[in-house]
Amino acid sequence: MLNLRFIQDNPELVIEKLKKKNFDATEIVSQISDLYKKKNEIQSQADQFKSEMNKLSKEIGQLFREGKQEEANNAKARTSELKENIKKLDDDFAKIDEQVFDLQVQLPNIPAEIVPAGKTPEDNLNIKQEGEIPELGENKLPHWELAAKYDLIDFELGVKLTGAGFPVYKGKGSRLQRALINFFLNEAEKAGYLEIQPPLMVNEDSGFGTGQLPDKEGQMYHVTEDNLYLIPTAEVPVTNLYRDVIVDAKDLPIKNTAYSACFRREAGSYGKDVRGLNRLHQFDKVEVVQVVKPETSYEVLDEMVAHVEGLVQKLGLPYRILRLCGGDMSFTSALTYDFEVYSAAQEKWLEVSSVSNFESFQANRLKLRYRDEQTKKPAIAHTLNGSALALPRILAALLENNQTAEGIKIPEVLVPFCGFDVIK
RNA sequence: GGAGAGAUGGCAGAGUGGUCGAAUGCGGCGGUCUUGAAAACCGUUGAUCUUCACGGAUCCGGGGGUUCGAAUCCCUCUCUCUCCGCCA
Repeated sequence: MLNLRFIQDNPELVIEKLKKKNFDATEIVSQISDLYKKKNEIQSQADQFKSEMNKLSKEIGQLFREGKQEEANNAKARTSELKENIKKLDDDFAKIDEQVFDLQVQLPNIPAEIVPAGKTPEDNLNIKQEGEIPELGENKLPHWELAAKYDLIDFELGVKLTGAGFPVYKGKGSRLQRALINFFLNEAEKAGYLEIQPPLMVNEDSGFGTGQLPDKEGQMYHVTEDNLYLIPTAEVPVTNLYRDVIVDAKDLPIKNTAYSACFRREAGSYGKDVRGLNRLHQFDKVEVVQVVKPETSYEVLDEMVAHVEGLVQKLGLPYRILRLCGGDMSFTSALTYDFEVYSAAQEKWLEVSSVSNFESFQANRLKLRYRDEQTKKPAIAHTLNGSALALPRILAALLENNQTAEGIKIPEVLVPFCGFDVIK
């Protein structure tokens, strides 16, 4: 959420910058501006009345204590008008405050200067591509067929138990999942991240803090009986650890990592691209989250991108890094880098990580602040996160790219974790 | 699931209608002392909105009510704890 004061002080800037996200903020910004002025007028008026009221109440108390009943009762008579005025102003204030808030949450985050203009994924900027794309020959199989051939994943069983998008991993498939999770967590710990095991369900406040709520509840599974949401990513509980917190500047940066199952309804997705592991309702992911001082957040973003790059390199997967264009970025992000790995049998790039700087957008919602060393005053922190990494598409690419006549070769870095170097 | 208790500042904990943004202790910060540190002593120490500033307003779990006046009384919701039951 953008800071109200900032919107008020820089209306033109906000409108101009949001154009890059293909968002016309003109109407909302002007409404906010009007309401904000009205809000302030009401507040200062109400504050005056309240001030008077407070003074009067004290006087009345004093008179009673002095036993001056009559004078006190006279004074009382004057309060009713004040009370009425205050009530009316408070009601108006609450109404306008709510209106402003409703408008405020509709504004997406301002994209960073270097975000490319554009509307669709085609407009994303390919900033790097590395790794060799394997030649698999005629007999190559897509991962869903490999999964069946080697009995690693049973998609039909998942349908029986739950529905499409809830695969059942078996044997070496299951072992491989576990190996990937451990590998990713270990790498994150080596990079200085503290491991967290968060709850898999969160309340509404948490959903709001990271930007899933309001308006995007359709993407999450909702446990209606208890009004809880299944997390779409560990970003939600982990970032919300710092909701309503003022951290010491000396404790920054905060670096957390978490493995979690992730649940996404993926409402609206259909047809192509959802085969096999490409798009699931439940999947596993290791996430990294940082809370940092504002002046360091872009440096930290680069650091996180480098971390994720190290992972795909160690797994030996061909990858590319995209700087997302304004139209493809999330509502909450200021700058996002996507990682895609090449899945050689499907012959397509699969997104496996998204690393973003949210600047103060989430922190504003979270009321996540740090105490500035100089001023000793609370200041809004910056938050970042990234997948490091999401498992299913990594697994898909590993299976497809490493298939040979002798079986599927396992990357060396995973062997200590899974205990085999080939799936036959 | 049943019964009871409770929610106050970073923490512990007092306050049960006015002088309470809130005692006290711990912690934090600054200082005195010290070669340095510890101890001791002194001082200081919440957030938000608003104002150029002085100042003003709001906040004692959330919402509503009573009252001239609410941390304190009433209603309601949420959450936490204890005991019992069930249970990985």
